Amino acid sequence: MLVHTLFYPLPELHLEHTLICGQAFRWKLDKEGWWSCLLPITDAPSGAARHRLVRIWQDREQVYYQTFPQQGGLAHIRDYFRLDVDLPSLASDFHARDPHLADALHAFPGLRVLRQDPEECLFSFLCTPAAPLYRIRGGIAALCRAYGDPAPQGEVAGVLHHGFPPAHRLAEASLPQMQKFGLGFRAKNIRETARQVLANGGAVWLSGLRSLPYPDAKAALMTLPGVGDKIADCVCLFSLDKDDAIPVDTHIRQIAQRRYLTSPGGLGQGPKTFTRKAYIQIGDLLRERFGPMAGWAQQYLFYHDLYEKGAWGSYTALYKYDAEAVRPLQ
DNA sequence: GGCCGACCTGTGAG
DNA sequence: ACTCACAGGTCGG
Repeated sequence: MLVHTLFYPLPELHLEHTLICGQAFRWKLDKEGWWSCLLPITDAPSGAARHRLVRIWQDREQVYYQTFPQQGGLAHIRDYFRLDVDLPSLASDFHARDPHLADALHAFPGLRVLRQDPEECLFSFLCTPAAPLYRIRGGIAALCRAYGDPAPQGEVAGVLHHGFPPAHRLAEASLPQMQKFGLGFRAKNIRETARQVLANGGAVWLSGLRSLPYPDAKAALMTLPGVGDKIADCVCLFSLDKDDAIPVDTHIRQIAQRRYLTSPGGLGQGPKTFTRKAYIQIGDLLRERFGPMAGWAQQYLFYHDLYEKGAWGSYTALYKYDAEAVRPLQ
């Protein structure tokens, strides 16, 4: 069991902030206190392994990791955590563009936007509408245990990992069972979107959206049932390389209206309900302010707002090692 | 174009 | 104990 090291200080990559800030829902702390997840290998050639088990931990100066299979592990980690992005420079650029962001940048150094597998990202965010984090995580974990493949290496550090279920499995998933997982009305969207993704060409079609311009990729996603502006932008930002995609959820909307749109004639006095026009306006405003990496600024705003509302404490509790979570379902 | 309400359901504030 | 609104939205009328 070889442990590799990467010389990366906390301000470059902070695992906890990055992994619990609400962009990925499947990472867990194992018995030894390492973050671990069975990650899909996007566009894996047929015959090759479709998943890689990643365990990762850090102290002040270094990041330690193990991957199974080991071959290709470093490249996978660099890609997933987007270690090519110079985060300290980006943070100081954000600070110069808007001192409002200083608190969030200071509170969460090393928070990075991830580059996730598009299929996992899409179906994960289909679980999020009007749901608190415990429901999102619980539903996704249950989907993986019911329809995902268990890790070939079996239990590692007290956890039996499962891969994220591929679309062809979700397309045939049982609606009543998914609702039992706490997914409620989201279940139908998951199954119907899975069917439509397959009809469009499956995972290859989805990851192919990476090479389209942002507006085209977003429009393609929004043809899927249950995918509106917000979820489409989540998939664009967290998995399709669209760094200027801005998911405008209820938190971002409140921040924007409170902080940026209070001037007379601004959205502050606009329509009562949250309209698509307002969605576009807020996204454009943040893009104008923060530039081509505006999606990253959005993530700082979002997570900092959760922190200020006191949700942070209960969020971290969700990630403690949980022996229950390693048992196979039903 | 804007403005409802419905959609599932566990949780926590009152 | 027991409501009751709420939670990273979306869709149709």
